[in-house]
Amino acid sequence: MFQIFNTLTRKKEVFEPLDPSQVRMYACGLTVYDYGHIGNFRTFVAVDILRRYLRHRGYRLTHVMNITDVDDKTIEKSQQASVPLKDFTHKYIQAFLEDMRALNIETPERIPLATDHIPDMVELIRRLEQRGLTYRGNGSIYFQIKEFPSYGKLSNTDLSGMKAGARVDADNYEKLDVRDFVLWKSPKEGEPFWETAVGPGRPGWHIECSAMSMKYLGKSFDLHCGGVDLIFPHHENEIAQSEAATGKPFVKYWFHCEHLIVEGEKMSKSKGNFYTIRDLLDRGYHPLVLRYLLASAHYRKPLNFTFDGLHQADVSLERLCDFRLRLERHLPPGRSEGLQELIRASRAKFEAAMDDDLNTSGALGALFEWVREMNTVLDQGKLREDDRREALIFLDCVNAILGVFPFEAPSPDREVEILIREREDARKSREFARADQIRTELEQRGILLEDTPEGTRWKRRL
RNA sequence: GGCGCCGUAGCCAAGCGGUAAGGCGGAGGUCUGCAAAACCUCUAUUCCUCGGUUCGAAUCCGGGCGGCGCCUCCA
Repeated sequence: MFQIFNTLTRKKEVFEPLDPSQVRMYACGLTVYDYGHIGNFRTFVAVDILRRYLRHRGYRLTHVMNITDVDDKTIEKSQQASVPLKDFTHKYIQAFLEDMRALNIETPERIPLATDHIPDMVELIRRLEQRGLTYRGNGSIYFQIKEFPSYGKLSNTDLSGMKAGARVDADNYEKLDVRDFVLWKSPKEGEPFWETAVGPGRPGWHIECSAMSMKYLGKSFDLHCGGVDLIFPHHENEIAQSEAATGKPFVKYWFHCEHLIVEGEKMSKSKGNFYTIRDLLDRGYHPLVLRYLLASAHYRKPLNFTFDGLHQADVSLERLCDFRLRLERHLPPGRSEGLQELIRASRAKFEAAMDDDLNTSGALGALFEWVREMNTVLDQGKLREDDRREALIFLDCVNAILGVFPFEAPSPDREVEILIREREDARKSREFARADQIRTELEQRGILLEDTPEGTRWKRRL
């Protein structure tokens, strides 16, 4: 029984999709004015593990993730770069997709762009206008919060104390009430705009997620995901405009990932603690080491990113990979007493942890415990072919959920094989200096050797 | 000021009322030509702090202290 924490109710709830045969989930993606940073990817990895686990649980799933390719920031940065908005965002969309691949994040079924859905947003705004929930000012259109009494239910915010009627002139747009938010922004000099049925302009930020999620998933759907910073006002506003337009509950479960901080502080460019995926790759880290680190803490707890932590993740992941590597061997047929039981029990522990609101730390604990027991069995030479196959199935299952193992078998390398054979010969004739020299040479090339009773094994450093 | 998250060994991190998982690091040992990997033993009488509830609290309640976040764009 899979339980998930729902921000809306502030409780863990048994997950039951609206349509038992199909889970429909939406996740807020990236605003593409720059490369995504490791904090962004913490959320995307958490959402990825969620979707993988739902599939493991047997659900078919439609997962939509938007990309915001028009907003204040994208416009500002593209103008600074003197590049047309579309070309500017294209570059970062491509980079984002590359980073997703590097982190082994599964591609959502749909990745809609805001600029491809202007008509859908306009349609939604018109519906809100027809219902008398909006007003205009200087060509912009605002959502009137006082028309939506349950406003604040997601973020547990009581906005009634804020001064209504105060004229706020933030960002040169006119609101009647500070709590109101903009649905449609009138065109400004030199900015991109669209000619539409609600007039010329461009969409406010919140409307795109409502329009695109409902277009692809229906008026009510199961899961809406994002970082905690989106709870207010973004998701609150989405609820208001969506439910006000349809009269139906918008989302059943709200899933929010806590923030990642760096060395105890909020990541920011000015502090110099701002890292993209590319930064870490440039420093020589395997992307899945980052994924492992992100997966090793529970998604609802703040994660303090440090390079020491990244190193610990590296070593831990390597332990799992080494175990997997030990399983690549020929074994006598049959099975050993009790091993099937051990595997089944460990698998049950792993799943119980994941069932409990994706407790990845607990799940990894179960996995490591099992690995130690299996290593002992291997040391004792008690593992047999059927056990080995079962163990590999379990590991594949773990990997289908966590997606952290860089398990591709090392691609054969003729040159390496020759050097290893040369070293074998040297060792046989007890020329250890020569043997060690070859080992050092290979190590400098990132090839690590291990001598086992069955011969020398090698692997690439992560 | 309002709302929220967090504080468990040197570090990371589970734990959700029944007597401290797991990983990294460290010490010692087994194995090895030496390594590596692996395994074994040890490494928190105690969970920021002070009170309370309870037969029993890291876990529940209240007061402190400390860190982080949101309330404006933010995953």
